[in-house]
Amino acid sequence: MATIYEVSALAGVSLASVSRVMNNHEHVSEKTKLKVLAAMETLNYRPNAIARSLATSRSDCIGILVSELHGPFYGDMLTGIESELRAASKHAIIAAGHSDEHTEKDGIDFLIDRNCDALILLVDAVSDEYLIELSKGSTPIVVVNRFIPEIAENCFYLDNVLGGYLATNYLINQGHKQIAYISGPENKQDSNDRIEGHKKALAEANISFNKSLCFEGDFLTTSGQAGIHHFIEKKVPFTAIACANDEMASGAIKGAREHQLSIPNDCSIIGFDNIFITEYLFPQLSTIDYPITEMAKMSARWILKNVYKNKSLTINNLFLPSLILRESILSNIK
Amino acid sequence: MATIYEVSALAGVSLASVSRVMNNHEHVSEKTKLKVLAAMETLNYRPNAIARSLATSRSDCIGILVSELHGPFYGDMLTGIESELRAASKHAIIAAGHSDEHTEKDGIDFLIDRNCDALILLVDAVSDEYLIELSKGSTPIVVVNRFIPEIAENCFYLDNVLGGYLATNYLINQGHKQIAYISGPENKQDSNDRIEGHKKALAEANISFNKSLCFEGDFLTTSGQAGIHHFIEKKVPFTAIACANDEMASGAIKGAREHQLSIPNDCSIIGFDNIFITEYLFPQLSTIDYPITEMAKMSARWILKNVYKNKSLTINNLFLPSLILRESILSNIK
DNA sequence: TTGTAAGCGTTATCAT
DNA sequence: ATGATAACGCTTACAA
Repeated sequence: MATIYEVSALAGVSLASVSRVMNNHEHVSEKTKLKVLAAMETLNYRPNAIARSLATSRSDCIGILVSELHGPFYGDMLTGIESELRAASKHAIIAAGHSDEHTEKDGIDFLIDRNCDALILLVDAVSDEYLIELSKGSTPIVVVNRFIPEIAENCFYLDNVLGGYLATNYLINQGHKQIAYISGPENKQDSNDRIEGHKKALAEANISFNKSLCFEGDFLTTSGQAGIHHFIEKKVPFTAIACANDEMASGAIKGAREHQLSIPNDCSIIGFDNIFITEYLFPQLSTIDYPITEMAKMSARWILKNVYKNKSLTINNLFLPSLILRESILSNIK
Repeated sequence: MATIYEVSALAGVSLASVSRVMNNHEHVSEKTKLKVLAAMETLNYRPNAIARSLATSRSDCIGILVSELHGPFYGDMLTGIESELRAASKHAIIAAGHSDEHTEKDGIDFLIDRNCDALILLVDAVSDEYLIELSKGSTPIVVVNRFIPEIAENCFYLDNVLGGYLATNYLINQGHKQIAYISGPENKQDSNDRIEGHKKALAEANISFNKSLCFEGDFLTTSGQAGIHHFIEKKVPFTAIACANDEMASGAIKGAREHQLSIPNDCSIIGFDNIFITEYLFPQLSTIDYPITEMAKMSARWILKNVYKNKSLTINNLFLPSLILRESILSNIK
């Protein structure tokens, strides 16, 4: 690999001049610029990103930390961010946090140590306090799918309460009164927000929340399956099920089939997130749309604006869920 | 951030000594080691990875380039690699190539410029020659889901021909003779291998390959849907469809439903890859298992062995597909 | 406009 | 066993 020294020697100018043309500095004569460019060309010169980063403590890279590297949610997230950054000629460095506090902190340190210019974080094991403290450091951060009042401007999040409300409210409007709920894990904020929306819709319709119609899942398909088994076994009557995400809804549909329950005839069902497969399930799953790609792009845009000073961008932090109607819900109005 | 200078000053030793204890060199007295460790502790010292990388031209990072950051195939791949590397305390730097030659090369350059110790590449736009040339460079590379004879040892791949054969052969054994095929794009090696296996099974059973029973898809669900529409429109009779991947099979199932075709009663169907959702489709999709996670882990293991000198690891390059039977195939034996 | 030279924070080669 | 000191390849005052 050719270095800047060789370029400067070949071009017959100083290191500084080479550096200047590399970085498009003004005040370089056309003549030296051409000489340098030519030398770079013939030497097939590629600047050493590490050396540059050491000298500037910048990197033109954005660090991204997600819980998992697989799954439709994280996949769409990553793709959204990467496409936005690539369009701005920035690179993404991606790492996984696995919803484990130590791993998440480790990943954040790794990204910071790589001199990332900013971080996009999808984390759920580290505390709010940790993130607040982190945001005071020299590496700007942005938090996705989580709201922390103290750093609200750096948060991008969905109105999960509204989403939960929308789902159950629609079921109620279709005449359902006995609505089972398969929730996400209790230790996750979005879980809790979604079920809060569910309860709100129930309350509004004067339907009391029945704890035995509630099953705590883990956002994975298998727990959706387990949920419906549970309800059937316990012989609690229900005409509809709201699930805190589409994966669990998929599991619930499968579980229903195992019990000869026909969906939506015997039981209506609604999911949450609107992941890709919802259209390919049978019946096609009604759900709540989570504009994850948009949110992902927006988080990247914040960095483009605030770190790379692209002032023209406009930012918004809150995203709204919306109802997507497909085949999995039947009216229960007599 | 504290630097090595401050540590050395506080500990009352030279830079070199600090560096030595950081890197667990032998020939450091217990006394200085303790002094240094204490100083590091109180200063909350974290070595600067960039400076270290500049000095050593290593990074303890492995670069990974995948076509896309979303989708079950790539997701599982990434997760497999990352888990294997993490267990060895190595970090992954992930980038996307988008099946575009320029973007892939750009991503590779990016990873090399980051001083990655090795690269794991899932690319399909760059040529074999390019990769062969690349493998002669100073950054070791490994290629996944692709076989290049000249660098066979660095390739990890599935026997796609066998997979294609297994699928169609099973259909034939079930009495199917009119078997439609929805292929992947013609410019991809795995597409071509899979259809080759399909043809082989046909030939073995003395069934001539009928071009009008073949539809070229693009590995996305929509093209599976388009495929079955195409066959029905053209009024070519068929009792089974083999698809070159599960996504297209999902689309085909959906398309069949739109035409009031009941699966598997009116038409059997088989996919390829055994992605997660196959179990949640209706009917559950029979398919060919692609041990993608295993392969991903193996590619990481090659690097652990050959780059980081963990000699005890054993490597194998070829992976075998296997038949997964679920609900989407019905016997057609009268 | 151009060049000199001092960093950036490590590692690694020599001496001692 | 320890300490100077020269790399590593680039950026950036500061001078000229």
